Amino acid sequence: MRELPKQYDPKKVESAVYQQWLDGGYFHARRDPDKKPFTIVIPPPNVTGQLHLGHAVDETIQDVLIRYKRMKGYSALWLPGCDHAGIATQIKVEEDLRVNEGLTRFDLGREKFLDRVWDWKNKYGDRIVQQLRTLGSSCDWERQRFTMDEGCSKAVREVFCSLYEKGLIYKGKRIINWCPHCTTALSDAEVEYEGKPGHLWHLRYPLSDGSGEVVVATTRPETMLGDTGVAVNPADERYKDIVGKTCILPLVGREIPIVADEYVDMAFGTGCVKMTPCHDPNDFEVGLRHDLEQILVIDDNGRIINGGKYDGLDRYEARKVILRDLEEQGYLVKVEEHIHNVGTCYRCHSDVEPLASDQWFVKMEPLAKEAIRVVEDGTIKFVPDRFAKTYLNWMHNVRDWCISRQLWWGHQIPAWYCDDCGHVTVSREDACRCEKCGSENIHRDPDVLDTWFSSALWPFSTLGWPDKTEDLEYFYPTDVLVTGYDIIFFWVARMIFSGMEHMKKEPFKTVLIHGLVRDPHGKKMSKSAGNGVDPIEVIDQYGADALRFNLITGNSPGNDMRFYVERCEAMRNFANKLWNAARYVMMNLTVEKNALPAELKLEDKWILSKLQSLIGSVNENFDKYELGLAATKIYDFIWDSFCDWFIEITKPRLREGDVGAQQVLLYVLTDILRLLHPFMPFITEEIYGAIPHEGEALIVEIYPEFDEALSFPKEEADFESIMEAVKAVRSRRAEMNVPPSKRPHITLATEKPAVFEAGKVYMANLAYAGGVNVVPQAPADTAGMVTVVTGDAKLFMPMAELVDLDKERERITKELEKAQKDIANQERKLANESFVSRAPERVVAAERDKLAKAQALAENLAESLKNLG
RNA sequence: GGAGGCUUAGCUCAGCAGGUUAGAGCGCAUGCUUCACACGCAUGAGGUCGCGCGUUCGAGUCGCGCAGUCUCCACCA
Repeated sequence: MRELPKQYDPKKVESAVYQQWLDGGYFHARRDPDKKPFTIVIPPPNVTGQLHLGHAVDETIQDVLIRYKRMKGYSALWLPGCDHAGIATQIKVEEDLRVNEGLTRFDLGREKFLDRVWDWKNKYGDRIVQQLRTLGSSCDWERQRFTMDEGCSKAVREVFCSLYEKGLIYKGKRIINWCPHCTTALSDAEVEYEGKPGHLWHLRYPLSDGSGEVVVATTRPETMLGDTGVAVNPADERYKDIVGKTCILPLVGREIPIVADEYVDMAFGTGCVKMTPCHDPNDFEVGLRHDLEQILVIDDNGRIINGGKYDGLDRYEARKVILRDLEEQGYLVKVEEHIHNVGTCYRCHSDVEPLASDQWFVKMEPLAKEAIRVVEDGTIKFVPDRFAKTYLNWMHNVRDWCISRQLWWGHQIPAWYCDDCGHVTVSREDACRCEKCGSENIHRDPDVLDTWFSSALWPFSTLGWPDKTEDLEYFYPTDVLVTGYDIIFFWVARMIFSGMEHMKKEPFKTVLIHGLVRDPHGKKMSKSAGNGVDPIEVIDQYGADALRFNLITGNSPGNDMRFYVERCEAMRNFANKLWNAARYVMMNLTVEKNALPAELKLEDKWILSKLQSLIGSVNENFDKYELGLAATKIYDFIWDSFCDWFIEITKPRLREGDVGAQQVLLYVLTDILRLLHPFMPFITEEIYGAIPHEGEALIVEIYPEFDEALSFPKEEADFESIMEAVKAVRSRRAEMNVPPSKRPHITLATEKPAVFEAGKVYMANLAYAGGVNVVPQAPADTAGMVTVVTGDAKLFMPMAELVDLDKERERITKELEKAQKDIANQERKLANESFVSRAPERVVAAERDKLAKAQALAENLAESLKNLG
């Protein structure tokens, strides 16, 4: 047996334990036909990213589930991997290039630039994996994947082609969200709206026939260069006469039509809206209906084009100049303050420019149908289920998904354009000639796919799809997907419809949603705010187990949590507590095998019975994904039941060399380690290795199951009567400031003499009794005695001389009043006819019992009062 | 505009299907060098569970309304 240090030092233990697991090959899931599979695919972190607390929560939850299922005998696969993170990674490498070499990606050219990104990936791709290991993640590293590895790329290509062939991918001109800083299109989900103060400018557009004018209101005057019409509501009496006429666009001089369209809100502004089809999604639609001209006036860099003398100006500069000109020429009617929502890029927070552009889209409506069905009919469950509503709401209103990105880092779109006939060839193999005219004069679409396009396939591409692999056969569909609510739309939704479309089977059965980790003030953690906490530093200081336990407890599923380092300290203390409990058990151990003694004492039955209840509810909690509750219950059992009571109680027995006590201690400790292992894997494995055990490692031990044979409700209750008496004596002594050295002889009157006779030794030890005399009835003369009363017993201590009698009288009177109030309450309840007849018998019985106890208590208290004189 | 969350001890939060006396961590107070642990032990103070109405024998828990607060979605030129 190893000598354990007094304080647990996670740093000395964790890496060695992790290595032990790796050496044992325990993380690797085998396709065992005799076992049931349990699969989780990791939400792939950005390959060049660093672990933050959000990951830590996510990984901890997954690891807890995986370890639990592994111990339950499943072939538990946790499949790890990374995401290439198109925009994020490309921006980082470009930044690096700019700072260190003063180059842009265009200076290098596509191929060389991509080499650089791969270098970058290889340099940093390992860091996140190392960090996952530090946390204790039991991933199957032999199956590690990357969204741009060969297999995943093949899957992406297959999906693109198959959707294209089904007509579910199309290329079209639409208003897309354009980030002029990142110079790429963004999907709707990648745009964040921010309410910003702005203005509403009213502009005068004169009618061509000179009969008057219309006044339009706009928040973006610079887009007027691209106006190709003015719209009013067809029901608007004010403008009935001018529909069909034309007006002259100021500064530009273009003659543009006035059209009637339902889209216009009569109550807003002037009821006249300028139409800029190329720079506003609504105007684009109106423009299509009324055949308005499309003029693009802002380019990819946010500068004016097709705007005559304004060409080349930045869009916001142009706004100033145009407004000045409009005002000078008398077209500006008035300016109002106006707060409006501006779309910003989720990456760089530049204002998004809506502009008409050729992009690739996934047609969502047909795909959404199945994705809605499987959630509505419960094939896929969200936990907590309120998130199903969020999901369905989005899916019901989903718009086509813009999947092309004007980046280089990612899966290049497998489409080739024929320079001769214009035909588009979409192909699984790299094309050399046009499939229509055979021309070799073709060029490939330079754009890449949205990063989420490949992550959408993650649950099956990682298992080998599109090949029919054994892994896919065995492990798909996966069981649980664990993620934060912030990426339900980005990722979860897209995996669901992808799984249904390509696998014809849901990608997972349960989506377990957790909240965000915030700082102590409830703010989102971010680099710019400087309030981020590095999980690696926390682990360094408190240990991975403490961090894990902190993150898994003290919050409810789906809710955000605040991160307090103080809580890590508390959890570190807990680990230390367990460490010392184990150390103590080992110090006293002479047996070499974990087996219960033939004969169990009362307290043995009590702790075993408590253990069984714990096991039962922990398993239940696990099945309902209530991990925090399970963890808290284990914590309470270890600290309160096991350490504060059972260890204390068995001390005298150990001193006397009672082997049975050792056996029970070892038995309970072993079950504790098993129960706690998924949450605190390192310390439990380390202790397990130091105590007598038969298995190879704790990680592959069997998780405890409720055992009826070790459940002793009666003994449990009896022992708790004794505990109550002990607590009552302690409490009284503390109130009276009695030093521990005073060990009075206690006379204990009870109707359960057998129980308390057995409890004598505990009283002596835990309640500082000099001796205990159990009697059936209170002594005749109790004058000069302090009385302590519990539900089952009256205890008398000859210590009147140590007590302030007045204070004692006061205290007892107070207690008596409370007892009487309780009696009144109970009596009222029981006098209620409908309660007695309608409430379950068990409840009524409990109430009766309570009344009886309260009456007994009151009686005893009254007597004590009398004795005090 | 639509949807959802939160409101429980000084602070941060639990409270799983309505049923003894509403819990934890931290903090606070008092006393302990008790031979596993001061990262500890014991004891204690502190709560009209946001407000109102309702359902029920019984509501922190279920329903409705209100107030405060946060988030998401849509978006108004």
